[in-house]
Amino acid sequence: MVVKRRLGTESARNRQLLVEAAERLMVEEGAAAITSRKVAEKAGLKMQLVYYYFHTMDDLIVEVMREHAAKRLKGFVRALAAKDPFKALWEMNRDRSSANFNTELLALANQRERVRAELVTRACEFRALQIEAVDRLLAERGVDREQVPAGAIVTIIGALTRAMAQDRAYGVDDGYDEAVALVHKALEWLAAKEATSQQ
Amino acid sequence: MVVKRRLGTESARNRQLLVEAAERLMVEEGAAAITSRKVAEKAGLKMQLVYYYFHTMDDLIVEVMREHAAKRLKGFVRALAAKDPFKALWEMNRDRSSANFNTELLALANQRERVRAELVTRACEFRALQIEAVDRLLAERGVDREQVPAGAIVTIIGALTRAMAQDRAYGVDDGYDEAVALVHKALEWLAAKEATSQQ
DNA sequence: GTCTATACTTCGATAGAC
DNA sequence: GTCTATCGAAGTATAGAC
Repeated sequence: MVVKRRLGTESARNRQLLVEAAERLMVEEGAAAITSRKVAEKAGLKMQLVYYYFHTMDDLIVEVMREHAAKRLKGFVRALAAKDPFKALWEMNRDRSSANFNTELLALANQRERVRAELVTRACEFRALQIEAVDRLLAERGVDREQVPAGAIVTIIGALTRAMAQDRAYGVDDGYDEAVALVHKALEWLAAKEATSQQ
Repeated sequence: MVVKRRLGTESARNRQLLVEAAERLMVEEGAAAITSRKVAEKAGLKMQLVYYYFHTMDDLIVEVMREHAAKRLKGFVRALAAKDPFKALWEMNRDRSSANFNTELLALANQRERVRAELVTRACEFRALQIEAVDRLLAERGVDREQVPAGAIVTIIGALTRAMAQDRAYGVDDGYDEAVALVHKALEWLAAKEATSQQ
């Protein structure tokens, strides 16, 4: 396992085709559909090329995760620059294909140790970024972050959007409008309470 | 596919062994580990017996889901009878193995139509029960259910517990204590606000 | 009800020619 | 870099003897 004989070539055209095919399979048919044969077929290539560019299927999947995380990060930066960053963050988090992607990753992570490790790394990294950004937003709006910590908001929004995306994937989205309305209301009231209690 | 020739026997000892083995595999090794060979091995039986008691693997899995749902329902009724039903509901929802079980089901549902159908049926059924129960609890406490609808609370608690269980499964539980504290605080304030605004 | 034996499929991965 | 050819493991499912 340690010594690998075959070549892996970086930044070649076919390699990129394979990664993109795998990413599409993940969203469209689920992680279970990412097999060497299906990925190659979707990319219009021969199955053996998968093993030319990646030593194992794990390597392919980890690469897909990296590229997906990079895209997500760009979207995050864009959201922060929007007029209403909270809304933009919310919308971004509830993006369907991205959330679907994450659901599949959760399943994969239960079977593949390397996927689990990569998932944890990316999740913590992204979470830290989100907390930092939300904390700054709260400070700008004069909210007491001891009463309403950024970590809590990020966690609640993340949980709601993730659960909603999962439920929608099999055709259920009851309750989320109500829940979101309640969260908004609660955040407003909390902010107002803090504002008045400081005066 | 429609006509099935072989026999399936109800309520036999080995059948129950197989269902229990499958359920343990689901929690311990993930849904992907539920194969005819592994289930039989875990049950100490021959692989072919799986196909004697269940026409297909889908049938086995659906049976596992049914028995799991039945257990869950019993736990729910028990939680409602507790001194602090809200807390009991929360604790029940965050039960690890049950939540883990659900995470695996989500993945399976993306691949197997019958699992998806069964999952939706059980989820809606359970959700309706929870809403009914929470609504009654809110009424007893004099909370205005127009401002704080039971559906929203059930959704938020469900999303938080599900996300927390998923994250914990791969070793992350940052933020949930904060989030839960904020939810508790928000619920209290909402209730208080309603109480005063009614007077 | 349970066993032996087996058909068929798909998977990950590799060897070696070109 | 890409192809033909191939292995061995594991999966679902069935036939038929006992």
